[in-house]
Amino acid sequence: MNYTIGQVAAMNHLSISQLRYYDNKGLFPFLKRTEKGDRVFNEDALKFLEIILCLKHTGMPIKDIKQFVDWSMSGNASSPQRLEMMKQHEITVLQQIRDAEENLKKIQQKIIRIESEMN
Amino acid sequence: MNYTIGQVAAMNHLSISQLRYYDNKGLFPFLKRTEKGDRVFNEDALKFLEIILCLKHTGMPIKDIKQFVDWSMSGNASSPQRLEMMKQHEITVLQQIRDAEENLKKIQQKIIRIESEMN
DNA sequence: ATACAACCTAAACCTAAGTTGAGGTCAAGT
DNA sequence: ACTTGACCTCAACTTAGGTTTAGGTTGTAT
Repeated sequence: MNYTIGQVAAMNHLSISQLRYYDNKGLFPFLKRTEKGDRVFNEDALKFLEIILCLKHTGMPIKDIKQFVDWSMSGNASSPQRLEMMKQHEITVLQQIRDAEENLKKIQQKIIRIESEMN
Repeated sequence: MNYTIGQVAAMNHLSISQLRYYDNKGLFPFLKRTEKGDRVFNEDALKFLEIILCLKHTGMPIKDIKQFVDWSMSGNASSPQRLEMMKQHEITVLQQIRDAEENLKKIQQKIIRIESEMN
């Protein structure tokens, strides 16, 4: 199955210009085009997009995502680098979660304090 | 106990210019100054800073934090608004945590896939 | 006295991550 | 034939969140 940029944008809650921006930044080197010039996303592209968005949503900068994508395109020779990068990012995300949980507690305490102000 | 901007920056892992920037944006209306003009953070200011940074670290934009701070300065009349805002933000942070956990799973699966590429 | 460190302001600058606008191509429906 | 909608490029613009720079004050140590 193939998809247009508009369909992919809708499916992933992104804007079309965002997808084009990512493409221009080199995040979609695997993308095909029609004769007309329109971008074509196939199943593989969608699969790849999923991990790209996962990295993006966990705060990885586009420059770093591009490095990951470039390594991915270069095949298994880059597996050690990609592995290292993902392991490091796993640690980052684990820390993000712990921090968010800490902050959540503070917010919940603040809620209690405000409620006690209110009586 | 009183603290200088430099001490507060070090204690909270912020830059001095970041603290001045926040002050300029209206996030520290409670700050005192010395005769010389230097900012003075007392215990109350540090306490307030903690909740401000908590909101910031959970992704709240400065403009919204300022709204919260302004309400806080206006006393208990604003308790309902602050309560509403914190409750809404609690939901946001809960969702952030759930999303991060989802993404963490994907990253961990990716790690397994890369490892299997490597043998 | 002089040097140094830590503070100050105001304005200019910077970066990331997009958005917007102008001008253009094509395929499908009326 | 012609309009409409969905796509395209390239360049300019925007926004948030800062940093940097230039010029200045003050208190303390040498």
